[in-house]
Amino acid sequence: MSEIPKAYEPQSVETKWYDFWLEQQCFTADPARVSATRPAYSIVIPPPNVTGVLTMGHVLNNTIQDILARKARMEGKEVLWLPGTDHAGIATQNVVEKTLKKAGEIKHRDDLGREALVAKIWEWKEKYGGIILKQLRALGASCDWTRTRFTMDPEYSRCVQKVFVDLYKKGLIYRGKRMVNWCPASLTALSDEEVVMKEQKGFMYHFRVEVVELPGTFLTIATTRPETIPADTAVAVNPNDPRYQHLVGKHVYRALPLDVPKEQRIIPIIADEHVTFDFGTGVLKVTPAHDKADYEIGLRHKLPVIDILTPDGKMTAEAGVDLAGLDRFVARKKAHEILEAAGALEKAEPYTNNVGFSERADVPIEPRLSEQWFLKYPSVEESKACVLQPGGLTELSPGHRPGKAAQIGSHPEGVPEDSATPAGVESLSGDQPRVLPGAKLRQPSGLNTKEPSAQMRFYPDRWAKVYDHWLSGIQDWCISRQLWWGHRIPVWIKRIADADFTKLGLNRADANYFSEEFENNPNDGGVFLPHSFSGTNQTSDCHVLVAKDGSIHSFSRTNQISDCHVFVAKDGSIEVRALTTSDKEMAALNQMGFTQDPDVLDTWFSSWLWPFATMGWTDDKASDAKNATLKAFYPTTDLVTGPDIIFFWVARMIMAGYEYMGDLPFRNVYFTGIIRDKQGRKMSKSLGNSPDPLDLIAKYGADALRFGVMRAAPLGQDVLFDEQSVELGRNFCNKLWNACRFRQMMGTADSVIEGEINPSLLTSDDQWILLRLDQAIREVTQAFTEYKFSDATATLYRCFWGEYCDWYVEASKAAFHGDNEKLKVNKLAVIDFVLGNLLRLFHPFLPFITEELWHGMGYAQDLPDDRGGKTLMFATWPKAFSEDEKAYFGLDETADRVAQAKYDLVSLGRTLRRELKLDPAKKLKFILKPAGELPPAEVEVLKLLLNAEAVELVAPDWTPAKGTPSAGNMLGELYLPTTGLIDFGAERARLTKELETIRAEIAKVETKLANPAFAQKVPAKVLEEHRQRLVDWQAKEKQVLTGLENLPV
RNA sequence: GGGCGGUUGGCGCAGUGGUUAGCGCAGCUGCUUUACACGCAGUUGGUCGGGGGUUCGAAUCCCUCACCGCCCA
Repeated sequence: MSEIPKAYEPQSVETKWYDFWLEQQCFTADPARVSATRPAYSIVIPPPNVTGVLTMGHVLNNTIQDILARKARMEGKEVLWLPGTDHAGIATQNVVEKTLKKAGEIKHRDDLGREALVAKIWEWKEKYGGIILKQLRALGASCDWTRTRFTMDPEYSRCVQKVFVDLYKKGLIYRGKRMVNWCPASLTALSDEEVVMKEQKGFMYHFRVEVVELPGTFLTIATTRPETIPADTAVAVNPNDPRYQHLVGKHVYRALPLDVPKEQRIIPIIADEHVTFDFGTGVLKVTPAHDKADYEIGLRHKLPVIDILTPDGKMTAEAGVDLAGLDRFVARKKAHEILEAAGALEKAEPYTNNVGFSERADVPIEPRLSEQWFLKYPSVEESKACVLQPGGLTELSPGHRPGKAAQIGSHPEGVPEDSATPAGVESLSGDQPRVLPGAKLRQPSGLNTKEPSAQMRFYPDRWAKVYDHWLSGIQDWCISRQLWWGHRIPVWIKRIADADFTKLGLNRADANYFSEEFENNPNDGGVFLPHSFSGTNQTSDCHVLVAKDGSIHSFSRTNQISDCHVFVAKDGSIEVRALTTSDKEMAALNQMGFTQDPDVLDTWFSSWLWPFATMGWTDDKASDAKNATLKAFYPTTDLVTGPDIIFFWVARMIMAGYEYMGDLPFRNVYFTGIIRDKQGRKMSKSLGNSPDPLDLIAKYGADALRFGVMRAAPLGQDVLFDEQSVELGRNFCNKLWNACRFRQMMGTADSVIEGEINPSLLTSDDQWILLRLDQAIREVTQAFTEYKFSDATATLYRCFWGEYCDWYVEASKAAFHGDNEKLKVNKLAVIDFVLGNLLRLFHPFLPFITEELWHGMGYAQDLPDDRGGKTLMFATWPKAFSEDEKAYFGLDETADRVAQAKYDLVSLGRTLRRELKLDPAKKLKFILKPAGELPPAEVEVLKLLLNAEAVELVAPDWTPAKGTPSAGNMLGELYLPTTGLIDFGAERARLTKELETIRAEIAKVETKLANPAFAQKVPAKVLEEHRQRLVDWQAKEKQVLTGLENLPV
């Protein structure tokens, strides 16, 4: 390192060390190394979208993960940071479809067909997918790349299928017709997460309807969607609304469609709490088929459902001849015209409201009744109980029992058989599908051999409340998507003719029984309730023997098809539903004329298994028990993610963790803020306000970006990002670089690295910096336990720059310029000690530059390979001094105070000089009258820091010449003898102002002390502090007065 | 409508009952002082959103209002 460049050049350094770490397999986790003395530490990456590229949000999130992982390695833990991507069903399919359309290869996906399109998507994925993982390397991410996973990997897909089949068998998955977010462009159901709210300008239409029982009486209704009037099946008012109370129970004539006779358009006026008095006119049109809230009202009042929209958003015949066939937005205008022409329209005023848009297709979504697969969430109670609520209380909402998790742990085999209701099922509300008759009691299917970790913490903990609240009112999860890219639902269906019915050994009575069940289901509308049966009674182990020609012969206990359920539809036809995860069975089913359900599963249905499916979980007890990775690294330690997916991902992972591993998936969840620009706007592609992190890395270096982002990101708060933060990071790296360069320059004379610090040679400066370092180690370590990374960077910044560089290094120059060789060598030892510790403290934040300096400074020498010899990554995390060590080095308050007073005196001297407007280039002579003993070495330091020609010591009885400016503190009085014409005005003004402040403070303290209530009630310690404060202020007052007196008139 | 978060010098943030409310950035004034101008030294800015209360003492605790943001309905 003899010819170190003046400025740090990150590019070559970064690639060099990243390659080195990879070559040396520093990121590779080995479960075999885990032991009592080497605990495991693990994080699974929140899998980015496979089509994604690195954004500032990823930088924030992954830097935090890397910092945690690197810190854990330095603490001697076996670290697994598991990377990967998710297949992002709709996003990826859209990207590829668009690409193909743009290239003119297809006009519509049907041109290719399912298999060919999926093949194209795979092709695309292999070529372009997962770019983001490569980009993470530039950031320094220390992921175990050998374990990179993708949610559509064959093993992973098998996990998804198994979980589906398992939950189905438990009676938690059913097919039903429910309200979903429907995308009329992509023709699929969407999760709430894929719907973005956008402000949209439209109109609020006020129209009149006549009350049937009171001819000539009209009600005015306000709506933004007049085209849905033909689907209204009631109008609702608030039961407490005096304006309308008397009308409840009467009826109105629906305004549309006009081609239907009036008598057929009569709908009831109902009372419902949901209606707000002052929204619109207080009268709500209820459209159960096309509005979520209205659907709920419809259920409460048993209203009929009229669907007037086709899947692609066009009006059906039921909307009436005027509207039929029109696009929904064209129909809106048309409905407006019709109402106006009929004289029913009162007004149409401009109105802005929030409308849900399909994130990918960018069209307004339709709340729509649609037949989909739904999941009743498993392990809800455990998931609720495990998250520690703010203030440490677990109890928050009624109905949940703390300690449930521990209870389950006490039964390693799962819930005891005699338990009255199986956990995870008992919370089913009455109107939901019941447990399959004969379904097995819930047993966690995974390892479940260790004690579950009772509690999970959220950082910041307020998110725990949000989590709990959501979990208290969850609705069933719509898990099917009408897409081609994703995990296809592992259900095969065959409808069989009535003639075959008897071959099943069933009779009509059975059919009626099941039909009745079906009729009673409040979700009526085509739901097939899951029921299975065998020849004798209902059991989940129903097996159907199907002949090669597809006809069904009889039940049997052969294993030809593992899970098969028979449904009787409303029309009496029979549906045989088979579920399997076996390739062989799938082939057999296909041969027998079964067809697989065309839908794929919601991407979250695969990512909720991420913490264990990525670790090779199979749901096979024997093989999972032998899985060393799962055993060592599950549950994971930390999860770092955004609060926006707390429901979609975090909560579901917790449920899956309990359901399949019998334990929570992670112990701590850190929720990052959202990255915004400096105006506070969310960073987005469309705004163009998001810098490309790779550009920033190229310009400033990865360390600079990491440090800048971490410094700007306090826990629990959004991050206002500004390129200036990165610039600051760059400056910081450069400072670190040059501080080390200075050390090298001072050391080359002897080229001796004397490792040992000799306590007898320590000066107050040495002791001071060792104490400051000690403090920094404590603070940074503490910040880590609270996940306060910006606090940690603030401490590092202060300690390294404000304390080490600004004061210690400057002071040390006095020794290096002197001729005491022993003192110099000892100072080098202190410097090496401090820098060595600082580099280690910095490493998680600045992995590249610290590794370069670690080796360049020779700190890696003489260390064992696994303790920092090979790489700083495995050097031990710094420890604060013990009391013995402090005593050994003489680190006490006195040493600290002397140095502090010295630096304070230097500041006073510098200010004095500055205020007197003395030539800054000229070296001046200072006179010091010390208050006590002051060793020559200390005086040398004062001289250097004051940039003085000399600091002359004088005896206590020395008096300055009249008019000598001075300043002082506990260390002594400092005089600045001046010659020539000098402007004392500024200094006089400054001291006068200071005197004012001091006297005000004295008055304040005196008043306080004079208050009898104060002296009586305050703790003795506080009283003593105040008395001391008064003494200190009075001393200061005296000093300032002396200074003023010394100024010439 | 319900819930959560925020409001501290020009900007971004610390600071959960006890010194003169801190820090960084920006600003201002100087300085090519042989580690660093990606730097050094000095320095100007705040009655802590408004009001009320509790207390010997409030940025900090309570009530209330206002404004901003997010989530849920």
